[in-house]
Amino acid sequence: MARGKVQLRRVENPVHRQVTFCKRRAGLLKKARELSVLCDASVGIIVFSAHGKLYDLATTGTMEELIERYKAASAGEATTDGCGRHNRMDPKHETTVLQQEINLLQKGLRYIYGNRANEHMNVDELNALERYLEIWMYNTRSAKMQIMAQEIQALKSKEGMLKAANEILQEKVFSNCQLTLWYKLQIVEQSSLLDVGMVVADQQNGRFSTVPLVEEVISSNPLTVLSGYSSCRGSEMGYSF
Amino acid sequence: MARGKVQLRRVENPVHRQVTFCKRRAGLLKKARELSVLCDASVGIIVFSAHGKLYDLATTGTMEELIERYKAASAGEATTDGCGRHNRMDPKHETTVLQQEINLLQKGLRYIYGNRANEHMNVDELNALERYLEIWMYNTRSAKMQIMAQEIQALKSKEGMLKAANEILQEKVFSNCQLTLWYKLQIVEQSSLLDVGMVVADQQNGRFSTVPLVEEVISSNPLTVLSGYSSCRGSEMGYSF
DNA sequence: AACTATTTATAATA
DNA sequence: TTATTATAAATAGTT
Repeated sequence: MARGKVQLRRVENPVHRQVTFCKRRAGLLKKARELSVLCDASVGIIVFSAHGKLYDLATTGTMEELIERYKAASAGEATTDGCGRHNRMDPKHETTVLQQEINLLQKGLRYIYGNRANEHMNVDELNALERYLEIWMYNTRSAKMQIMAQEIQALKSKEGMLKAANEILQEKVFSNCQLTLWYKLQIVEQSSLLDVGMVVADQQNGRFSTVPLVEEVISSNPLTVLSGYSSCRGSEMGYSF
Repeated sequence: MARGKVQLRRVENPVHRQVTFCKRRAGLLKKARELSVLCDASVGIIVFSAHGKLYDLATTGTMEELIERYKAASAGEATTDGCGRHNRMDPKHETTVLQQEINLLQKGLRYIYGNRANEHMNVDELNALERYLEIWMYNTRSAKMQIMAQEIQALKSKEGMLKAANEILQEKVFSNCQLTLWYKLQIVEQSSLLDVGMVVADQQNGRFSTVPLVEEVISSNPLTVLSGYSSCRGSEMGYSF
């Protein structure tokens, strides 16, 4: 409407697009208010920016009231003249569709990361990708967390074992001091050696590999890790974060 | 907007009002479609004429979808944080919760980015945001990683200490066996007891608190953790991931 | 955020 | 409702 005819397609320049969005959004809401006042109508407008930010307007009452009225009116319309109002989508199917969308976005992401030439993703898609990124990072890190937790457990049990061994050995040493020479000798040559030998054997058998998997997890390609994604979240895998 | 300036109040002539309603309604919907296409936005419009007749428009998907999204968005805006994980309920609710999560994430992103003027962002900037997100999540998790790493280190040194003590004790015991009765007694009563006592003392002084901080980190709100961000990455903190 | 040359919307009219 | 047209309003490009 000014200094150049506008093409009815997405404004490619992001700066221009944002400016246009602000201006036209304001214009749209103004028009809605005018229509409402001039013609005694009720107008509700919902606008989601590409960033997902919500802008709304209800010229009479609240948006909720308008929505209720809308539902009543559209439902009545569907029953009375049976024109092409689509069926109420069942929620189950809705989530399935949502999941499919995510899958598509994942594919798109993989493509983008593959060759950066593709910039056909809009902001909504990128937002979905961010979410996906979160899950992906979670997958990588929770694997490490599990491994570290295992290592901690292993070390703790090892610690307990060594403590027990230590106690036994200390007992031996102290008891050696307290007993008479002959009695100590008896102990040492009979039971003590066997006990100690057992403890040592336990200690050595109990040696843990130091979990080299950590490095593998780190170096693995995110996208390949990604493919195993199945809508799981931290709280469902024992570790919540 | 033509042939006479318009007053911003109800058109009294019913015929004129009806004509104006038709024209302006068409204009409003056209503007909405343009906004949607030009700026990559989702627009929903509900219009009730003075006689109660419904006119609507949803530029993306269906009006029902837009309404659901609206409810999720406005609900997410009302509650400052939606920390509580909801149990798996009906899928309908699940999609709402999902949308709220996305909104929360976006809110967090806006927060990170320092409320940039007009929140205009091009793809490059969004990529930067993704990196921010990555770092943000990293900060939360690396805190836990550090704590776990500390715990591992502590346990390892504890292990080393216990091993050393064990070795010394074993030496004592074995040497007791190999020496003559008198010689063994000398050792035990003179040096051994002192050594063992030291080792034991070390072991007890070296007792580590079991790092309860892990739970705190887990339960803390991501956004609050966020504020402490200081451009550090995994590789700079000893753990690379 | 302001300015303006233009385009677009629309009020009056038929 | 639709068409015409003079004019008001909106806004794209620019600063």
